[in-house]
Amino acid sequence: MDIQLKRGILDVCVLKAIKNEDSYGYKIIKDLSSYIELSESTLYTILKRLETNNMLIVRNVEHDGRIRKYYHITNIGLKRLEDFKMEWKELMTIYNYVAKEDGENE
Amino acid sequence: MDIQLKRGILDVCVLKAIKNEDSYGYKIIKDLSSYIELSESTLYTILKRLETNNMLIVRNVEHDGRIRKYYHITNIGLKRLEDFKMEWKELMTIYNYVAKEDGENE
DNA sequence: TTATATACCTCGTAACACGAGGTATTATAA
DNA sequence: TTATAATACCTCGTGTTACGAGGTATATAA
Repeated sequence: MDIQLKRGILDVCVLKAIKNEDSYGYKIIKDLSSYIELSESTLYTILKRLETNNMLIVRNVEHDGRIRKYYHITNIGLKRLEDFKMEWKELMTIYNYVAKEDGENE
Repeated sequence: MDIQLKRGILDVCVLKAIKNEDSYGYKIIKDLSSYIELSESTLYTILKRLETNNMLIVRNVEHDGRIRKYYHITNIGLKRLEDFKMEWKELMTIYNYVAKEDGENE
């Protein structure tokens, strides 16, 4: 899929991936892989950004000698998901214009 | 609207704006303004890019002492519009995942 | 004469996705 | 045993992009 088209939705995909249950980087990629492809470098960039924007908080957990960083969504993150649905409606309006056939009403 | 969300759709909006009838920069902005807001600097960047990608061709027309650059969509541009509809279906799948409530089937 | 509308343009910047590369441990296959 | 894959984290540099700020020029309206 076109990179540009993904840009607006990647952040909220990650938020959705941790919404129901705290999760960690490696698992997020796997869970999302059936919906959207994102590389590790992209994900960690996004996680850092979401943390900076207070949309999630991090917790270190040791597991089999390796450290896992579990991400937990905040109320701000939850609000972001709700706001996104509103923005999507706007985007649908634009899409309908683009996809509209010539014969249809303007 | 969030800039990132617009990124994937701006190009095709411009293509749609010239699809039915050749148009020029200033008019394109006005025609699109009810659907999506874009500045002149953004539009001219997009028009240049679409020209480079052979999605439109340009024709200079003098009008009231000023030069208007009329843009005409090519077959490649038309194909881009069709392909976009397919890409949108993918994006809808991703959106449905994001917007899905916790109780629904996964 | 001052402002607004029309009509084009360039440049610099910040945000972003991503590939390439790095570190380290455990499990599995050759 | 040794190599490879899987797990799990990270940084850095780059190319693409949208956009604000600014520039040029003419016609018309206040």
